[in-house]
Amino acid sequence: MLTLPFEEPVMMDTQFVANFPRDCVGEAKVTKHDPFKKEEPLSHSDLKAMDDDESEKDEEERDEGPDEHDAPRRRGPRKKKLTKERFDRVKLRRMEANARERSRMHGLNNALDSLRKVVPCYSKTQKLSKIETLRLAKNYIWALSEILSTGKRPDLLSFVQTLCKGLSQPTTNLVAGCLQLNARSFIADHGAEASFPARSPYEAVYPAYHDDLAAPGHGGSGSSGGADGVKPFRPYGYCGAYESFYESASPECASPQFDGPLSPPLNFNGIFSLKHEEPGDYGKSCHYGMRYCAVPGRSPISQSAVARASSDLHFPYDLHLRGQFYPAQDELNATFHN
DNA sequence: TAGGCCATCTGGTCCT
DNA sequence: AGGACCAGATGGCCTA
Repeated sequence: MLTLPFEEPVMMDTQFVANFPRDCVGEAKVTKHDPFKKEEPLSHSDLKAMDDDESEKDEEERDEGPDEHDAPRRRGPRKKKLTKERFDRVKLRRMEANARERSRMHGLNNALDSLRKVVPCYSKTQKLSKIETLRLAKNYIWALSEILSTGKRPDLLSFVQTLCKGLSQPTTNLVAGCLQLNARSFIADHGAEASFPARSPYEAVYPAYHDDLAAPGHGGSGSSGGADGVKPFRPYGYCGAYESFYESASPECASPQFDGPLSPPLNFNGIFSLKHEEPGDYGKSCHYGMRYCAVPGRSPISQSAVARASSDLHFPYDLHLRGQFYPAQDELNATFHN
């Protein structure tokens, strides 16, 4: 039983209004593929309008004078009467606001798409989810910071481990596939011995790093996985099994045999090519090594052209980190283009 | 079929 | 007053 007027704050709490079933007011269902049809619902406004109609009566009653035995009357400025033109105006404003909100979200999604293109593992057909994109980007930044601060070239395995921290299993597989590693080879629990540097550069710059964007179970510096099904990772380190080989040859030649669910290199899951870009299909796929070709305004760079182009291929990140400057561009190119 | 992801609508809040 | 931003709710789509 309602003991308070419907517009009492306690009842008209945001939650309450938002929870009010749209069906109750006969709202048409909204489908996302019909962007021009959905403006008609306006159920909440309609509801509000109806509510306002009620409140008009209420106000009319109030105008007649306070009723001693009623609950305390509503305070605050009196509502204007919802005339027809005012209703139309409110409706119009709501529609405009909806359009703006859609536009805003589209902009946000475009930005996310841009981010997807510059993090390792970009596929137009198998897009990373928003949250996975953000997590991967965070890991990527951290991994790059690690490289810059140490000036060392990481072994591929460790690099992938870093990238995949906190990512879901499918995304981990995807990234591993992009980097031509068998996810199992690094997902397997290696005892979680921390060979991480005691203090990562990221921690130095962003002490709260491990709290930000960390998925449940994102074990900061190598802690074991959490409850979200993300398996524990071997901590980041430079003493991986591939390092000796890495010093002498391209890691991709040393990738362990693919025995997992992933297809062999060059064609991950048959969805996109890892190593070959269709000349006229730039943007459809961009393998890990071609990451920087996605920099807007730059033309695609072929794998073979990387070496000669490295001098004018600007690394899109500031290489000057905490007072140190490393000749990291070539190093990074060598690392990422291998 | 449950769960994840997403687009959209909506009202509230803050700021200009 | 109006726009930007945000968070909650809802329903559709897809996949395991």
